[in-house]
Parts: sequence; structure tokens; C-alpha cells
Amino acid sequence: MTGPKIEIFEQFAELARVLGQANRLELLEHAAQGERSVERLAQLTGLSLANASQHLQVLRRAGFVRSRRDGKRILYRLGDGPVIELLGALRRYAEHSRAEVRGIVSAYFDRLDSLEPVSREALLTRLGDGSVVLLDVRPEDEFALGHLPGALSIPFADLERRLAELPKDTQIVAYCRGPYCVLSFEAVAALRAKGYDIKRLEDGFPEWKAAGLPVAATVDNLFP
Amino acid sequence: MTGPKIEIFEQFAELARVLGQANRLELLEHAAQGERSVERLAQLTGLSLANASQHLQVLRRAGFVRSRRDGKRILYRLGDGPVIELLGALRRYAEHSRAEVRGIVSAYFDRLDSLEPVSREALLTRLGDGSVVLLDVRPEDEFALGHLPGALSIPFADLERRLAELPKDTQIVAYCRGPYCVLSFEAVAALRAKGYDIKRLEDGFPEWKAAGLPVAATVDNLFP
DNA sequence: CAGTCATTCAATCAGTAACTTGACTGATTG
DNA sequence: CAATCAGTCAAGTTACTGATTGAATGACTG
Repeated sequence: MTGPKIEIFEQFAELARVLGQANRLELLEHAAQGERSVERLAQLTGLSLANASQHLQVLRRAGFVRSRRDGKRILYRLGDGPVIELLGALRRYAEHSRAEVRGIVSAYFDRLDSLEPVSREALLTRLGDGSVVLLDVRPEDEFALGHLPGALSIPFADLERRLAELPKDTQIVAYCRGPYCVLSFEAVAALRAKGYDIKRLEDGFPEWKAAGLPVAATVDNLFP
Repeated sequence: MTGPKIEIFEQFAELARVLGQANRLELLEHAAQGERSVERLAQLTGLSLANASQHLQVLRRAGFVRSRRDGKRILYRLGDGPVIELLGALRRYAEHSRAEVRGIVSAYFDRLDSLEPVSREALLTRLGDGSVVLLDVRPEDEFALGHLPGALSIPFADLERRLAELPKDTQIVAYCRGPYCVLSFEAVAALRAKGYDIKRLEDGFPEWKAAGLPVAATVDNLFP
């Protein structure tokens, strides 16, 4: 081979191998929501503590996440390279090439929301003229760690109880963790059934943040 | 976990695992230049025939390459999903996050070409007004399988012998297989030492083609 | 239609990866 | 300063991956 290519390819391959594990991808998505302790991440993914810890270290060595100590806890958050962009490229490739992905997507998602999602750009314009209400359906702690400015936080679990907070005369745009997060799909399905005018944001919070758009946070790192 | 995520992550991880092997990435880059037989790809990468064949089948199952039979030969070419985009995202992430990659790049490449490369957009404009000569330094067979329109083919190995074909008064833009292909770097270094005004195209042939820009081919599939 | 060529398949082996368990470290708390 | 808590480390098991070898397929060639 000509020159330095083998080494470069080996570096690329090492990074790709780190993403080649479903549990790590899941940890990564959770870390992308905001800082999280190892224990919390282990809970969220259903992994054992030691296993989660080891996976997180693999992710850290590859730069996909960073960590810092806070008292006895160690908090992991997304790394600062173009991680979301890389995951987005992987997702787009998968959607194009893997019938399984398209199948799962259509089975779970299209059934719930046959309408076009709202793009980031469209949302920005409509937020400007106040013609839309933004709804964050992620759990409260994820909202606290960071959310789209002006978003209303009603975790999906509380939605039924808190319907009164939602307008019937203004369109609602719901979002959650990412393009494949079911929460926003189910919120759309549930609220539409009740007569609300609601759509889904195409991406989730991490994509919004990665695009360099403004983010609001209620706490800094209160909920690990 | 909520819903269909685990399955989706497993699909993503499967794809990432396929890219998690340097030999496969190398095969992929060669297939991205144009259709190639298994034997040729094995030669180019230095892999055994059976090994190359198996890796190519892994790549095919993931949709990164396609194959067709031509007589006794089986020809592999790049798949038609956003493969180049995915590899580009991987490359950009690696450049950002891996000191090793930056190190290798600067050790081998920056030494050879400290000047800014020419972007696709800039090249397009300058091709329009005829203020630039395009130079393809890849081997002849890769040129034959596809090249940028109007490019002059002088394989790097023949460069010394064929200097007469190059203008001294017009700027030259050299390109080869991709951002890390050494050929164009070395061509730039060699010709600049001889007093030519020469720069490097930022990307290579596959990126150009993937961007949907026009491509010329001398033969269809004559050189497998 | 036997021989040859290009590729794939099947079997094997060595090396690596994922998960578990239990011990260890480092910071807080009584 | 001992006890506790959060996380890491080290060792072991099991499963998978990559490479090699030789046999098997499938298509052309005389």
C-alpha cells in the first residue's frame, strides 16, 4: 500500500469498532442528552454497572464522550468532536441501505405519525412569529439538563394529567431525544387523537444542540 | 428500553462493525474508484484472494459495495447508498478527535503540501473560466474507469517522463483517490520543486462523483 | 465435455471482545 | 479515621472475528 494509508485506515477502523456495539450506541445517545453518572446510564440502558463503566471508558478513549468527577460520582457527557454528525451519517446510511431499519421505522413510527415532521429550519421561523408551542416530552431531568429555548416540559408519562397546559388553538411541535425516540411519536399520536394540532420535530435535542442552535438549561448539573 | 430502539441500535452497530476493519476500509476505497475484480482488489490491498473475497462479501451484505458477474470474473463497485458521506463523517470525526490521525496527516501530508488545497467549488468556477489545468495522477486504469471531465491523465509513476505535457504558465490542480491519497501530495511536491504552479484538490474522485458532479469515463468496464 | 480460471465455501486456529464476578481505589460522611 | 458509596480494575468464561488452507462451484475455452 502507498504510504500512510494503512495507519489511517487502522485509526478509522478503531473508531468504527467503538460504534459497532449496540449497548455503546445506546449509552452514547443517553449521554448526548446531558451529563449523566455511570449508575444512571447503567440504569437507563439496563446494563450492569461494571459493564456500563467499561463501555463508557471505551467510548471515552475514542473521544465520543468526556467525563469529569463530581464528588464521588463520575459524570459522562458527549465529547466535543462532530459525534452527532457521524451518528447522523450512520443513521442516514442505515435508512438508505438496510431494509430492516426502514421496516422497523415504518412499523413503529409511520404508524404513529404519517405526517411530515417539522424541520429545524421551519421550527426556527415559526418560533419567531409565535405561531407554535414547543413541547419537550422527555423526562424532567433531561429537560433540566438542557432543552430548546421556550419549550414546555411535560414528560410523556404526565401528558394525560397535564393536558390543560396545552393550547387547542395553536399548533404544537413535540420533540424528544432524537430521530428514533418513541416519546415524541407517541405524544403526537396521543394528542392528535384528542384533537390537538400537533407535529413532531424531525430531530431531537442533541441534533439541535450540535447544530449550534441556542439551548436553555434549568440546572447545570443537578440531576446526575 | 423504550420500544424499537434496541433493534435500531443493533442495526447501526452491525454497519459500524463492518467499517471497523482496516482491510475492509481499504477495499472500500479501492472499490470507490471504479469496478474491480476480486483478484485486482486483493492485489491492490495485499490480501489473500480468499480473504479479500470474504471481506468483500461482508461489505456487500452491508450494502457498502455491489457486485456483478462478468464472465468468470466478479466485479465489485461502490454501493449506491450515502457511503462516501458516511466515510467522510468518519474521517472528519477522526481528524477532530484522534491526535494520531492529525499526527500522521501532518507528518506525511503537510510536509508535502503546506498550502491550502482547492475545494470542489473553487475548482468548478476556475474550470469554467479555463484558468486551470486538471491533473489526474492515479494509475491509468483508474482514470479509464472514471475521472473528472477534462482531466489530463498522467499517472504519478510517469510524471517525470511526461513533464512536457504540463503547462508552466497555468496553474495545475492535481487530484487522486481521496483526501488521504498520497499520489496527489507527492505530485504537488515534485512539480512544485520543478517550478510548476500546482495545488491539490481537497477531495478525490469518489467524493467528486458522490457529490453528483459530472464524471467522464474512457471505458465502461474494460480494466477490471 | 474435460480443462482451466476466478471466486466462493467450509473447516480450522489464533486472537480479540463482551459480560460477570469480586477485589480495589478515592472521595465523602458520620 | 472507619464506614460507605461510586466507579474502576483484574481475572475468567464464553462467543465471535479474521486469516489460512484446501476443496467446491460456475463459467468460459479449446
